Amino acid sequence: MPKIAASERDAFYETRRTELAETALKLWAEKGFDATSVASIAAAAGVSKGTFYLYFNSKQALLEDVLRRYSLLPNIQVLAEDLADKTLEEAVEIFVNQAWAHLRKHRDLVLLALRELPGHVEQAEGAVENVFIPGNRLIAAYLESRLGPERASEISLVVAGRGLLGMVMMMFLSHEIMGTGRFLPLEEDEIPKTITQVFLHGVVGKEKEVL
Amino acid sequence: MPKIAASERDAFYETRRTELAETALKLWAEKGFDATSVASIAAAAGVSKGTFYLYFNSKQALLEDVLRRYSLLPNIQVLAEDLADKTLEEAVEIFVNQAWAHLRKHRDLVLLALRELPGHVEQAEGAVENVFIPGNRLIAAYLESRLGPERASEISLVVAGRGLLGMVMMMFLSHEIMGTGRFLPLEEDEIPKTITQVFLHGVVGKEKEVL
DNA sequence: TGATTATGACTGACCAGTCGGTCATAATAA
DNA sequence: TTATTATGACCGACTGGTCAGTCATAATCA
Repeated sequence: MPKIAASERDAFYETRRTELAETALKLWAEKGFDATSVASIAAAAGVSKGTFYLYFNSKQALLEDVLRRYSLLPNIQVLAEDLADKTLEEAVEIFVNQAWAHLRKHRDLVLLALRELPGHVEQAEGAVENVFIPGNRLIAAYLESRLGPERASEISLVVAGRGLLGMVMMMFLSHEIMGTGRFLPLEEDEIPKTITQVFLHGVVGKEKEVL
Repeated sequence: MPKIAASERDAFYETRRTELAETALKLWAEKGFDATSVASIAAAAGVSKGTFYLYFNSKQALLEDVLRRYSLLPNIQVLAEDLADKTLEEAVEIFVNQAWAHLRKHRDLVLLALRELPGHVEQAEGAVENVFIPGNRLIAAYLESRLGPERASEISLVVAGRGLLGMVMMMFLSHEIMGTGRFLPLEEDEIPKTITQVFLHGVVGKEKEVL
């Protein structure tokens, strides 16, 4: 159905590439990379297998494009700047909320990455190097700037920051696998709030003594 | 090379099944289920493909056997009993240490489950129903017994417990993917200790005020 | 010898990637 | 306006190869 005047060709090309990438991402998140054939991706996007290969050189190339296309790094950078003038309480809550929302928004990508990265060393290295480590560094540095070096020498703020991400991640995963309601009768925005509380003051809380 | 006196047949049969299951688990954790052929599993276990099918009806049946064989549930039950007479500090530290050690010990199974469970709804349901939820319940109940119902009404102890597991999980994953040394110059047993501290008292710590 | 266990060649299904050919549309010519 | 030519998006049959699972035969037992 292309009504393409010469100048619009590239735009159309990009549109179709995007369609294919989005379709692939959805299918891969459902069934995994290996179990999803190129033919089924093409069919789901409404084109033939031959046409698919006009837009991507290989299935592997499509995977690389998808992972690059939807990288999460930019958001981390932007987020960091927003936290500068906030109190620690606010900052952590904002961060957790953003991370939570982000994971849910990029659900398919996260699930895909979780499943496929261990088997694709190249991309895994890239993801760790470009997203995970810088993000972790940012959090740790921020925490140290607020808590001071003495606290940083008592507990590793890198571990703490990574743990924070772990809490959010686990809530996301159980949310994805089990749905909200099941065994967690909680308003959805209570989840980031609880994580924030625990991360800042622990389960024991501010006043209480350890039993 | 079987030198089997009639009575020992079954024992030998089980031994070989176990060999195959262990070999498969190792290979699957490395390369994934789809990317590991039955022939390569058989070869790595020192038998032919035909022999493999004397011990398992299908590749899928082997996967189910592996996931059943190495289920993590029993350990959770045992662990819970050990914590009864400990202080909260001790209990959490023990739990985190055990969970950490457990993940590392069953590394291959955990990595396999992470990759393959999303695509095997049946087993995934089982894992969630039989391992994850009971474990989460146990932790939450334990926490409430120590912290009292008031604290439980302030923050969700189910979320807190799940978050604790998330912290351990994330440390395990980054440890697996990136190795210990890289960007985390820390004695290995510092990790559970830090997680325990953060979980109990937060990054802010006991005395400090929020900045 | 007769029974059990092991083998690897074989089969059919499937898949990534290729390629010759079609056709609707755009550009040009008359 | 109408006829002719050029373009490139699209298709799907085809190729080379892999893999799960089978089975007739061979090896090894008792």
